[in-house]
Amino acid sequence: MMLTGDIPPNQTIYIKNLNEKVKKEELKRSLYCLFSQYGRIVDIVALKTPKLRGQSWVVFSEVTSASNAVRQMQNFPFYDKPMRIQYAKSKSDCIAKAEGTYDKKKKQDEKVEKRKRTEETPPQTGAANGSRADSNGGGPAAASRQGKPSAQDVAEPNNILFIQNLPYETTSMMLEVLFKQYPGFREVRMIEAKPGIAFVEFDDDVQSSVAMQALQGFKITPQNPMAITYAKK
DNA sequence: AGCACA
Repeated sequence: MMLTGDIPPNQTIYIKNLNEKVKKEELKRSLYCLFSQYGRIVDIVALKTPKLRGQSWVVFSEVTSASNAVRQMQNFPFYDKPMRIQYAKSKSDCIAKAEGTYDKKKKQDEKVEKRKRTEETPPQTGAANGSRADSNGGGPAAASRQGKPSAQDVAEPNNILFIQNLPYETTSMMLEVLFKQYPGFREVRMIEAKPGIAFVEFDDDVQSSVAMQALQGFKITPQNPMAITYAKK
């Protein structure tokens, strides 16, 4: 527990331990791909200043989306580093602006205050460091019914995707054509006895996530928008 | 490790 510290829920998540070598624009794009499965993303903030590199803020339109993202993407390996995710400590400016509660003057005052504090504070020593409990067993819960999963029960990330709502005449070759345009593609598996579904495997979770995002809702026929989720483990 | 909005 307590993965999020004592920070109260916020529709913005704060991500740290990001790979600092990734360029800002690419980082934002990848974060967008990865997190849009949890809900509508309003904004993504990433700065490469010395103080702020390796961190990002992803702003959702709903707090529940942020909550699911915090739990389910915790420690997700992203550019070879496990993401550490918390709720943001404060409301994002874009939200405050939308709510009409954004106060530019107050904002500047806060900035001045911060500056003072960091200049006064002598370097700290010998803090107790918490033990890292890597949570893997957090119940991913609930699965796939028909169609798209609600933001509440997105399965745990997996390098294997589960595709539903395919037209019966779909062949694995057709799916291969679609999915092999995304890096890390391995194979398509279909089950003769079960038309309408398929499994598509990628090298890793990141690559499968990108393909899912890209092909979500893709229509092989007008009646058959693909419903893609992570396969259950 | 690091909580911003250029």
